Parts: sequence; structure tokens; C-alpha cells
Amino acid sequence: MITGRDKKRYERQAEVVQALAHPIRIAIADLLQGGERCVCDIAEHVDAERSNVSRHLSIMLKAGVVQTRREGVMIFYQLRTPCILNFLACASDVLKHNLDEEARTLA
Amino acid sequence: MITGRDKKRYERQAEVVQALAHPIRIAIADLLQGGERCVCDIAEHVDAERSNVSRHLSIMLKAGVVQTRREGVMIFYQLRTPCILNFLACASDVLKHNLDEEARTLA
DNA sequence: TGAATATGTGATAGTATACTCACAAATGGT
DNA sequence: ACCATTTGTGAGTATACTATCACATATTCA
Repeated sequence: MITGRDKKRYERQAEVVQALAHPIRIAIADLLQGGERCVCDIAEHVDAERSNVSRHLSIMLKAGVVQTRREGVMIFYQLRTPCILNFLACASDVLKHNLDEEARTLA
Repeated sequence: MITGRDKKRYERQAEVVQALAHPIRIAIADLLQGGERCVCDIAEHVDAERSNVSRHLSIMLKAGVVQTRREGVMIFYQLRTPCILNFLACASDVLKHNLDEEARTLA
């Protein structure tokens, strides 16, 4: 059986995972592979309104997935740990498995 | 700018990530590290109703995160790829960073 | 076939999440 | 101080998610 301590840990881990569980937030993480970007660049790249992107970024920031640096009027966001990219790689891996299995089913 | 193809990919990756973005589903993934388990064992371990666990498992199954094997009346679930565990490890890593930074802030 | 057990599903209600609009806050330059 | 630009936030609506209950389905055994 799960203990109360485990439950807390799972809840916190879930917050981190949740911070990447949205197409726009994944697109942001993917973009930030190439280094830090300001909000306006991110918004343009993912083709979403700035206020919306700002909200997504605040979710990622709160979860500790990204960190910020101010330079003048702009704020640059970057990934806080490279292991975040493993999320994306593993997700792609799962998708590839799904396709393989689908192909096998149809064959 | 993001292309339509990218958007589809991000949406699909988000589905996979979403399939782990819940405390119970993380608890399940954590449990399945130790090998396949039937639904009844999982439900007991995560301390949730079977119907609820069944739904969470169906989400994970649909996303391709787990796979099943029937044995008599029981259905055993197991992780489909070990890289799933990286999700949890990386989430823990992020949480550790968060604690470190909090400690630095208070110091 | 009929009972017993394990698993999955429809319907519902409560909660949370996401997007948009309008506006606030912060900074730099004139 | 004022204005322009970038970023963040409150409010409201629409959508999606979660948990629960009751019931359906699938399998085994007698």
C-alpha cells in the first residue's frame, strides 16, 4: 500500500509532468532546446497569443521546468534541466511503438 | 513558425505525457517498475476504486504507455517501454532542483 | 447453464483547465 | 514625466477531466 509520503511525492511529480502535458507547452520545450527565448519570440513561434503563452510559461515556471532571466523589458525563458528533453524523446518513442504495432495489426 | 505537421506531433506527444500527468497514474507507473500487475493488485496498491483505476489504465493503454496480457479472468498491465521511468526520474530531478533553490532563497 | 470473480463502461456531478479580452505592471528611451 | 513595448493578470466562458455509482462484459468453475 501507498503511504502518505508517497502520495505527496506522486502529487508533486504529477505537477511537473502536467507542466508539459499540453501541445503548446511541449512546443515551447521543444523550442527551448535551442536556447533561451523571450516571450514574444515564443509566442510567434508557437503561433499563440502572448497572454496565453505567458500563462503556459507561468505554469512551467511554477513547476520548475523553466527558469527566467530579465534583460531590459524582455524576459528570457530557458529549460532548467536538460532531462526535460527526455520527456519529449520518450513520448516520440512511445508514438513510434504505437505506429509499429498498428502496422503489425494491419499486416 | 510551427508547421501543421509539427502541431500534430506536439498534440500526440501531449497525449502521451498527459497519460502520466496524474498522481494515480504516476503511482501506477511507479508500481509497474516492479513488473506486470493485475488491476486488482494495482487498485489495492494505489488505494483507489477498481473502476477508477480501470479508467486510468485505459487512458495509459490508449496512449501506448502500458500494454496488457490476459490470464484467465485477470488482465495484467505492464509498462510498454522502460523510458517511461525517465519521466519519473526527471520529475524527481526537477523537484530536487526546486528544493535546492528554495533552500538557497532562504539562506 | 448458472454462480462467482475480475474488469470495463455509461451517466452524472463536481472540479479543474484553457482561451480570450481588457487592463495592469515593469522597463527603457525621449 | 510621458509614451511605447514587453510581460503578466483578473474575469468570464467554454471545454475537458475526475470520481462515483450502477450496471454490463468476460472468463472460470461447478
